[in-house]
Amino acid sequence: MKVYDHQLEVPGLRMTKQRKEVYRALMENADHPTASQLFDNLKNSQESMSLATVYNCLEALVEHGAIKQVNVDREPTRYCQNSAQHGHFHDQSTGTIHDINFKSGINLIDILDLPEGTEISSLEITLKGTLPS
Amino acid sequence: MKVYDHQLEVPGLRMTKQRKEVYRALMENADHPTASQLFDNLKNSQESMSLATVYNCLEALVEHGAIKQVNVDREPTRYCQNSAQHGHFHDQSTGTIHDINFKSGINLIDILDLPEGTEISSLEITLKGTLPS
DNA sequence: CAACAAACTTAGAATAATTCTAAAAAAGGC
DNA sequence: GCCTTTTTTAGAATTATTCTAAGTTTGTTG
Ligand SMILES: [Mn+2]
Ligand SMILES: [Mn+2]
Ligand SMILES: [Zn+2]
Ligand SMILES: [Zn+2]
Repeated sequence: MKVYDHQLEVPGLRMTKQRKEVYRALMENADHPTASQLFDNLKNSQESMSLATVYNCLEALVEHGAIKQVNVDREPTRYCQNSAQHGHFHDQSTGTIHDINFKSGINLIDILDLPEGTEISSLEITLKGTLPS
Repeated sequence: MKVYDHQLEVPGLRMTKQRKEVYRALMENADHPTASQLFDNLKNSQESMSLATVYNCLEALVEHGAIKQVNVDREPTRYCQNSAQHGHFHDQSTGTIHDINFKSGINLIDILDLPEGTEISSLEITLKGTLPS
């Protein structure tokens, strides 16, 4: 899958060469890579950059809502190209992470017992187990 | 709140002095402490022990389902005395973590779009935001 | 009980993901 | 082109956690 430049814009974020490359590398890698996996991917590419920059770019993209961070236990943080609301499934037999969507017409907040007036800024849902083979 | 020894048993786990003390310290501390906070609490107590042992004991208790681990982003892992299924709310204005229960009669799995035959071994749900003052 | 093996604890060293530092480079407005 | 701000960078620093290897405790067996 090719990703074209004009799709690599993020409202309110200056898209430097490096940020574009990191964003593109993530968009072309659906399997929730770590920062250093992305760094390795980029090493062999035109636009190589330092690991610190990969971290900086990912942080900027996360802050602007373009991508998501995924943490499973204390494993290295992984990054997700899917900016829509969704959950994650960590397949313990392969180590892979898969996106999970919520069934339509359901608002997750409605099933939680929260005090009146709670302000929610983010919601994360992560499962572990094995997928059917 | 005092916690008596006979409540500090965990099926299938040999309860050494150290494991009992770590378990008790967590039971007496409702605010999801870190390993090193528990270590500090225990330093001033009868049964002091090494930080490695606190980690070892917590790991054993987690593996046996007596307590839960809570990870929020990359912050130090926190431990939860509540072994029942529940979620967590991270209050960003205070840094505290609160337990969240699901409304009764609702099965969280039912609202997720999972492939037929998926085996789930754990489910985590974590919110961030602010609670009403 | 004494001997033994297995499980546990320990202090300190090692690890590794991430962040920090401070200097160079790039961007963009005027 | 000049100036200010932002970004990138290499490498050092940080720090939560794990590892190591030696000592201790526990439970078992003869
Ligand atoms: Mn990869
Ligand atoms: Mn505490
Ligand atoms: Zn995802
Ligand atoms: Zn909890």
